[in-house]
Amino acid sequence: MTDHSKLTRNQSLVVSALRESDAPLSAYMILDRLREDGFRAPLQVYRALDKLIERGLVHRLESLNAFVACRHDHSHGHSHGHQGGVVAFAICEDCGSVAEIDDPTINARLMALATDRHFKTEKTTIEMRGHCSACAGESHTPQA
Amino acid sequence: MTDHSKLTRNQSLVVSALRESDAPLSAYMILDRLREDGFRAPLQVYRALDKLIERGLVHRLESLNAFVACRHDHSHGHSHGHQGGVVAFAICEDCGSVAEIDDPTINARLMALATDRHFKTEKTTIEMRGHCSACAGESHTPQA
DNA sequence: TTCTTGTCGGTAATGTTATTACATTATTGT
DNA sequence: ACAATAATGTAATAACATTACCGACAAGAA
Ligand SMILES: [Zn+2]
Ligand SMILES: [Zn+2]
Ligand SMILES: [Zn+2]
Ligand SMILES: [Zn+2]
Repeated sequence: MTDHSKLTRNQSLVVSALRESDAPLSAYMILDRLREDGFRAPLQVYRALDKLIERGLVHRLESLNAFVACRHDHSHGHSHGHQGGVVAFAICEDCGSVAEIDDPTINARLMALATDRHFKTEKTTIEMRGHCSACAGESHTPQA
Repeated sequence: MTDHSKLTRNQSLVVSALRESDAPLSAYMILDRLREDGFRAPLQVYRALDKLIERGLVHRLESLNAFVACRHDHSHGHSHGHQGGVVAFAICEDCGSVAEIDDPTINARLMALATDRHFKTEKTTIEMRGHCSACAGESHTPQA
């Protein structure tokens, strides 16, 4: 069912920039990284991002105003992960790593809660901010 | 445990503006509504919002870049609702109404998922965007 | 082919959201 | 009074996002 047509040049450049980054990028960071490739204006980035998000290749992190490449398999045209319907993100404040968590339980519970209230959900955002396993052990006392 | 000292003038004005609104307000909308009360600059709003959020009197809606007054009871110093630890918001795209949903199940599940990954959660955002019961029945056919 | 339609792209300007920097005033504790 | 802390005022700037307008190009219909 997924639209399987090829990405445009701008879309490829943007998704590549995100894939090569180990942390989320803001639209303007992406723009800066693509200057050499001919990008001049924010709109070039935002237009590409819109399409990529539409296809599920990129996620927007609302609490960061930034974007990440989806880590799920998109190689074959259909079923690009996210079975649960909602994805939760665990975002590390220290290193910027982002984990995608696909959990049917939470999805089901949210759907139930929405149904109870006769709320028709179009889109759900779940973002946990904190410290990943790699960073959690470090010395976080402000003064060394 | 809650700090029970009085709100400052600016903080009172900001929280009142939010309470009087039936939809979330952006910082700049709040600023506009408080011009007559002497507000001149965004920072006055943001500083008050920071304190109000710290106290749990106001919530920030990340997917909207806007703010709402908390609907829970804050009249007595302690225990200002939000027992579940996380609050989910159901935000109507049509009328702007915001419902706060306090659900221990989701909180527990998210904590479990975080623990599994040794992720130390500091703050969690859950926002459902959609249509509330009042608006869901309306004619949503674009042309009418 | 020619015409239309739709998608994509380039550019500029503008709109919206949030912060930094610095000076001042009010409050609180001693 | 004095020092320390919190709150405020103002200006400037940074960061994020959209609108408007125009041109290029491909696909499909006449
Ligand atoms: Zn994904
Ligand atoms: Zn980390
Ligand atoms: Zn609340
Ligand atoms: Zn509604």
